[in-house]
Amino acid sequence: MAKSNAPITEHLAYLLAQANREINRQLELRLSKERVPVEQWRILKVLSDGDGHSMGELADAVLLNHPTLTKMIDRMVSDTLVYRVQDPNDRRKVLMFISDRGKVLCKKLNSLAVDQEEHILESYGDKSTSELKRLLESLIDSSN
Amino acid sequence: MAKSNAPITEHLAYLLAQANREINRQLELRLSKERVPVEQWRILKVLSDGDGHSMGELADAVLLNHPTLTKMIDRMVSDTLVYRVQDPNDRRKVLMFISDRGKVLCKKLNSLAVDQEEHILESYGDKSTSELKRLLESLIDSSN
DNA sequence: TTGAAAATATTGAATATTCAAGAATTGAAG
DNA sequence: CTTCAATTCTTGAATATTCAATATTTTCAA
Repeated sequence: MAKSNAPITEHLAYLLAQANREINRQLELRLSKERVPVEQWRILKVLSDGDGHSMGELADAVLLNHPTLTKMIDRMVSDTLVYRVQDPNDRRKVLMFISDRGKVLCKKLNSLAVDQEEHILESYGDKSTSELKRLLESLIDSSN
Repeated sequence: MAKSNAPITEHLAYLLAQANREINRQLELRLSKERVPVEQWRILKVLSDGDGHSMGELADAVLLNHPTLTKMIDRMVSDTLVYRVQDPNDRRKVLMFISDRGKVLCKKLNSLAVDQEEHILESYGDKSTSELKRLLESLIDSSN
């Protein structure tokens, strides 16, 4: 049974927040070389399959609230990294696509992100990393 | 070696963000019964040892930037959950203390948080939970 | 001892996020 | 068919967060 007087550092929610903050900070630092926030990298990465993705779908995938995504996409459209197309099958929807410029940037960002993953692999270990990923996936699954 | 064309869902940074978002959302939902944001629960919990904690120390412990913490503490002082005392040994510092009202609230919040931990234990399992905690701690350690 | 650098916390302006409401389109029941 | 509810996205106002600058105190070297 969980104890209500346990220090906060023993709560799963806290450990997740702490780890996330730290890893995210590191990633942020790398991506800042291209002046791109982590969320924009996620967006480019999801769109880099070349398909059109609706805003709702994207919001889920990149872990952003709907209005926040809208405004971030506005900026990215200004920067010509992505563009909007109205969905011909359902005109309530907007389909987002990545531009050529977006693709070029995404490649650079991917390699910065991979740098980080490898840095983690080195200091944290192959085994731990894949085990942690497995456990996180299963936690996420069990939360739906 | 990490692959740069791997889907975003395979990146550790993404899995952490996703899991954190989900677990945090659940916790938020419970704490909303007392209309308290997760960060305020963390603050109360850290202060509930009864000692005075400086703002810098607190900011680290509760995973908030310094100015964000200052403003959140302002609100909590208005709500008489905590109070400030100038550190007599180093007058640059401010020591934060929890009030009696804060303690009462903290108890209620703790039990809401424990509810969640137990819910996770049920659906995710004892073994996985403690293994995940262990791995997260060690990831955090290895990142310093 | 003095004066410059470092540490600590807060403030204000600039940005970003969120909540609630709105506009447009679709679905579906009567 | 028509109308009303549901879906999708955006907008605007209210909040919250962040960055850079400031004020205060301490540290420490000259």
